Amino acid sequence: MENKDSSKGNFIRDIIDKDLLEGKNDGRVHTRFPPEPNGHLHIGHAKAILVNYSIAQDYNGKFNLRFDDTNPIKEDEEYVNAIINDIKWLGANWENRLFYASDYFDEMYDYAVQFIKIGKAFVDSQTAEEIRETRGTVTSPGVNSPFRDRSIEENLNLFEKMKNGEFADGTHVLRGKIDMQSSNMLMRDPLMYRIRHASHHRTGNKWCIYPMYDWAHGLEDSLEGITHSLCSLEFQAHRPLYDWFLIQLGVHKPQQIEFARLNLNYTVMSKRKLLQLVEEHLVNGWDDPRLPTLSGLRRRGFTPEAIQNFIYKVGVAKAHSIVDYALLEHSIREVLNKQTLRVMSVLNPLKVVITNYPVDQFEEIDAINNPEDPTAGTRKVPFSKELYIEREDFMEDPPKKFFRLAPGREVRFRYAYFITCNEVIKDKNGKVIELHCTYDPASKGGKSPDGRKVKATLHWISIAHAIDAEVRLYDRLITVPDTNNLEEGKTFMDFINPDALRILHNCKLEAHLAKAEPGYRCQFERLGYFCVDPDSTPQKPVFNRTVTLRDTWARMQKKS
RNA sequence: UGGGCCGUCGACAAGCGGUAAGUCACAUGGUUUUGGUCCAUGCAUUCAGGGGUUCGAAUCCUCUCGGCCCAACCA
Repeated sequence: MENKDSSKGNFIRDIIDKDLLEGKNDGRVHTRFPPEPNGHLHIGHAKAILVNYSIAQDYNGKFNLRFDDTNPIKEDEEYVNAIINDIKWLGANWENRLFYASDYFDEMYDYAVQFIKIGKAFVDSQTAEEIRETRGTVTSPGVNSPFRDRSIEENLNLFEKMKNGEFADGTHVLRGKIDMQSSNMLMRDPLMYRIRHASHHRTGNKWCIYPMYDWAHGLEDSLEGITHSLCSLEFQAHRPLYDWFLIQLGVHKPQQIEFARLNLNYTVMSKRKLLQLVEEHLVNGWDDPRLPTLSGLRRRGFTPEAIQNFIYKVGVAKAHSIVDYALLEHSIREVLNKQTLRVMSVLNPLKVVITNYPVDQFEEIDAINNPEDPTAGTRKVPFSKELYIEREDFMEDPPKKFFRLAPGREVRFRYAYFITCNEVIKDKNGKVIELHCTYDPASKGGKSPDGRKVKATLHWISIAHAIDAEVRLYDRLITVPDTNNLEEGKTFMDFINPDALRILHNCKLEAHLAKAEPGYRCQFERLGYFCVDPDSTPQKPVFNRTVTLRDTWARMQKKS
């Protein structure tokens, strides 16, 4: 992980430093990531995972993965496998500490019985509507349930019958007995158990009552010996309740600390929106490279290291924020620039004929694999009379700052020769279909023996030696920065970028790329970083563009 | 509106009473056989606003303004 430097301050580390100084928890640090297996992980989860994990690591502590599977009707095994897979890939290591809330159902039940016995919980037989109505509002107090003063014996008896399946869903709940007047809504006799005759993906039909979040979560943390329970801001109001339950029980009480979740502009992160995109087939599944899901980013070509670096750069604080997508792009370019081999690929081919080059001649040109890494060596690239260049690299009537090929202009073909454009061939419609050029044999290797300068170096590929490929170009999913702040009557669906995916066929690649395995990453010189998609085969290679290179020329064009 | 939390450069974010770090973005210049990379420089006299305490305040007190969260038998 970039920057083992744990000196980068954040308020959570300050708290932990202080705890350690005071000798709390016998000097232990133990964190956890507790996803509910009801959806797929996205870059926002990566923050939660990585702050918990990196803190455990930096303090020589432990990190647990725990599935918070307390609601069987929303959860599924499919999600647990996907989540495990994503977290492993991300690089967080829970060693042998993979747990499930459902592992603790027996203990939670026993604690609940104990809770009833100390008079802190009661069985409420009001309907859901009655409970809602008597809870009051944020500005007005609630009123006590008529069942609040049931005897301990009656509560014990009823709760056991709840467990034994003698009641229908919704007929009874177990509630903590706190204060219906509390200014904190969560303290108004919170629900601890509800009846749910539903099969659980791990416990099957053993249970028909399931614990609610507030009762379950603190106990899970406590049972696992978690010291610092790091979660997102929306749980701040839950903390008094989290503490209250554990204090009544007299068990180990971890410290809950909340931080702001990650938001990224020009995309969507909510479970609901992601699900809608997938279900309405606006994207091709959870691993669609347009999505900010971990599986999508992986398929797009992101590396775990880039995501780790990104999360590190984002930092941890309590202020709500929306991070600029450009920071994510920078993070992936930074690692790919160092690691990735360069290759010359032409996405949008324009034929070039070198008129003074012998018809059946070809030569092997030496090309550098990675200028950032001398140990990456060189390779041979075939050069011949007929080549392709990028259509965008030629303009018949170029504007002032256009340095590339134009009639009468000389440029360098990278690693090969200086080339001059002499003639432009067009079809009946006036579309340029071919360029006739000449080369300067003295400029072999792309050098100019006479000190002649050219303003551009173009990539190219020999027609006879190139392979065809499909290339998928990606752009931002959403056209506006923040879908949580839209004008009246609009939803995020109104701002989906139709050009977020552009598929190019007949792209021309260096032949050795046919053998590249899915997941292989490289740089197409001057175009960006690309990786081989799982759809790819040696007969029909498919590449995804992870991210473009920074492009000063494109920016200049956009401005004017 | 009751309660809780938050407001430091365009975006993140350090800062913890001693005179505004860093990163991204942006701009300019240099290097360059990728208009990439790299290098250099610039980019908050000011910390939501007002008042107060202090020799000294982004940091402490106070009021005001703005934003977010809480009224699922979700997590």
